[in-house]
Amino acid sequence: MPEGHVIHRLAGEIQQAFAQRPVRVESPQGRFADAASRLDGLRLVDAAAWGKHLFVEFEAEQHVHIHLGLIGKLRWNPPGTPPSPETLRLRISTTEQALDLRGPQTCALLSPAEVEQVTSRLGPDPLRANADPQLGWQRVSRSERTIASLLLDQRIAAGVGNIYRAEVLFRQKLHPDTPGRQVSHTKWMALWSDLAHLMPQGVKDHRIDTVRPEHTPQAMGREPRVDPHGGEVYVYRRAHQPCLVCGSEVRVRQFEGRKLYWCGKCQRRR
DNA sequence: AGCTCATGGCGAG
DNA sequence: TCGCCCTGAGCTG
Repeated sequence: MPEGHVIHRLAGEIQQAFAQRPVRVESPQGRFADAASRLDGLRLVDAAAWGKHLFVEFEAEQHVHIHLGLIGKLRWNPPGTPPSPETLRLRISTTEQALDLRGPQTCALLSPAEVEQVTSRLGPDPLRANADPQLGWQRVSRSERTIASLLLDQRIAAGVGNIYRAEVLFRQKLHPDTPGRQVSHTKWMALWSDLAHLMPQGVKDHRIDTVRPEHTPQAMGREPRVDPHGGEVYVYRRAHQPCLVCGSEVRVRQFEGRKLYWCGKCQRRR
């Protein structure tokens, strides 16, 4: 469900709601019960995101590592009786609000050393201060893999998912099949800068908008996009619809188990 | 009611 | 490359 912007947004909301306050911690479903009972009543110290990974720190350097995967969800609810407790892995709450975790790929209690093990496998995150795009470039420039494949590799740019991949490749007019080693340093830096521009916007707006002002519905005289994910995008989930720039049909194909969207005309093979 | 698909990522072969 | 994990929204009947 989430790309990095959602996780960073949540980290900020958790800080806002809970940081330095004692919280209730429960696992109504039972699958995180042992850890929950250990944390219950402790002070929540901080929350931080790295790519799609969320770390919630409690007293005594205890970190809850959460990764939502494709279908996991973190939602704010009023305190009180939790809805459908049989799927509620984790609830963190005060008398004011509750944060409910369902269907995560990962929910585990980690030591600082274990947190380090997780983050050491992640590349630079465009949403983190001082992220170094050269660390991604080192892998990209040496790789025979396509840029489409590389952009979803979390060691290269942590937090990028299927939407940002499709959109940033479109915006930079880069064909998804371009091998990494054929991407110039200049082009890589343009991709990175664009992500570093789009993703904070996504955190702020709580949706992914990638369409430039001159191509927006208002400017083009078309209806705003009605999409469950919200956000105006060029190609993601727009298969067989006209490209917002050139009018040719947006393409889609299955690639490494995911859907890949692109415009065959705007994104020329090089 | 049942089916399919989804903003991920892992491990088996 | 495929199957699998986990949940729930949006269809189809």
